[in-house]
This record gives sequence, C-alpha cells and structure tokens, in this order.
Amino acid sequence: MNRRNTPSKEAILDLLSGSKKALSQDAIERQLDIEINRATIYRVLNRFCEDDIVHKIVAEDGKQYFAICKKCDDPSEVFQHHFHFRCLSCDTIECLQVPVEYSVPNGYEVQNANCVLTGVCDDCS
Amino acid sequence: MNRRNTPSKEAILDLLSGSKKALSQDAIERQLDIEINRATIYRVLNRFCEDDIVHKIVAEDGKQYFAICKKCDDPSEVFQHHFHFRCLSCDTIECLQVPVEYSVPNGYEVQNANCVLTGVCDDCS
DNA sequence: ATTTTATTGCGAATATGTTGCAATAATACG
DNA sequence: CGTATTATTGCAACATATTCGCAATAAAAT
Repeated sequence: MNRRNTPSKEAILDLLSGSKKALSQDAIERQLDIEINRATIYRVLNRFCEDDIVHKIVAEDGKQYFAICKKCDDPSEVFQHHFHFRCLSCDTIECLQVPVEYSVPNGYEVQNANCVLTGVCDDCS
Repeated sequence: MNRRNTPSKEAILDLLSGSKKALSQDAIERQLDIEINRATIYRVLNRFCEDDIVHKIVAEDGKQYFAICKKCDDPSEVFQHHFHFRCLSCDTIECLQVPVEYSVPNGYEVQNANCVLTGVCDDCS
C-alpha cells in the first residue's frame, strides 16, 4: 500500500500547507486551481490523516475540517491536542496554540481529543 | 412564542432526565415508549437547547447528542463547559465533571465550547 | 365553546461523507 | 524504454443526519 505522488495529492497538500486555517472539503474544492472530484478530495485527506500529515477536526456544524498545523504537530512541542477556534463571523477554523488539558476518571483511556471553541475572532470583532 | 406542554415534550424530557448519557435523535427514538416523528424529536430538542434546558454536543461522528446534565448546569457550579467522553466500545457519550479550561488570544470572544474526548470508558476496559 | 397559534407528522429536500467499479496513471522491474 | 502491478481517480450511487414546507392537530387563552 505504498503512496504515490499525484497532482491531486500535491495540490491539496500545497493548499493546506499555505493555509493558516483548517479547511473543509468544499472549501478545498473551491480554493483549488485544478478540479478534483469530491470523493478524491476526501480520500486524499483521509490518507493524509492516516499518515499523520494532517489532523481532522469536527466542528459543531458536524463538518470535518483538515489542518496541517506544523507548529502543533512539531514533535518538539509536547501538545498534540490543542484547541481550535471557529469564528462564526468569518466562518473559519484555526488551530490555537493552546493545549487541551484534562483529567479523566480512573479506568478511562483517551485516544483522541476534539475541542472546538466557537465565537468571534479578533479580525471580526 | 409561548411553549406548550405536549406528550412528546414530556416523554423526551423524562428520557433525558433519567439518562446518564447524552443521547442522539435515533437513540431517543429507540428508547421512547411512544412513537414520535423524527423531525419532531429534533424540534423538541432544539427548543430545549434554546431554552437552555438541554445542551448539545457534536461528536467526531458528526452527530448531535443531547444531554441534561443537571450537575453541570447547576448555576452553583462554576463550569458551564465540561468535557464529554465518547466510548468507542459501548458507543455512548457522557458528561464528565471536568471543566474545560483554556485561554484565547486577545480579541477573541468565546461563546461556546464543544469538547469531546474519545477512547474507552472504565466499563469497557 | 371558540379562537389562536404552537406543535406535530409526513414527505421531500439538503448536505455531508462513503463506496463500488471501471478507467487511468504512477511506480517498479525486466 | 516497455511492460506489469496496483494505487489513485472520476463517476454514480448510496447512506445517513438534519432541516423545511405545509396541512392537520391540539394546547392554551378567551
């Protein structure tokens, strides 16, 4: 199951790399220069997630957003899990450099954290 | 826009009150004694949310879950926002008595927090 | 008893995400 | 290079969650 380099993969990776925001499938499709099928975009994104190149956030709107967030995924930084901020005004989601801290009851094992704060960002307020 | 008391409303409220878990529309429909239309269930739940009787959580599966969580909504308790735990094994979501703590950059205004930890709960491990 | 209008059920619409399948194309290998 | 292998793509269809319009029903107010 070796990965191959394709125009789709490159284009989506470039877009995400250059974006400061987490993007949804439709946002990606809109912002791309080339045309890529919806299903393909999802497949590429899911592959990125499997390979831990990208992380996925699900917002309150129930939609999936994808972000690269180099700083956050930097192994030298300790926090894998960070808060995300969804601005209701400009309808974007960004990774905050704010680690998610929590405790859980005994016997609970946490595998993932999906944390989204919603409100109005600085640009919009 | 005054609210009216109806069998649907009561049944759903009773169910949520008696449940220790956050429930999705289909879980509610399944657990109800009486039959209530899907759209109606959503409408009742959304009204509850508007009236702050119930809070909504959106999990990574993109689905909405509703919980009453008296303890958490108790005004004497300071934390309105708390973590939720989704167990992948028993496929339930529960409110944890763990407050969500965070800071945001200057100028950001937070209106809501949707935080879900995913993993395996004590019962299932 | 009657009026007002919130609520309901139904069907249809919308939106998001996934999947099967055949066609295409990236890579490996002679 | 030329060919074989198989990952990737596009398309259409599917699945699921949620919402919406509309007419019918039934709380509540008078």
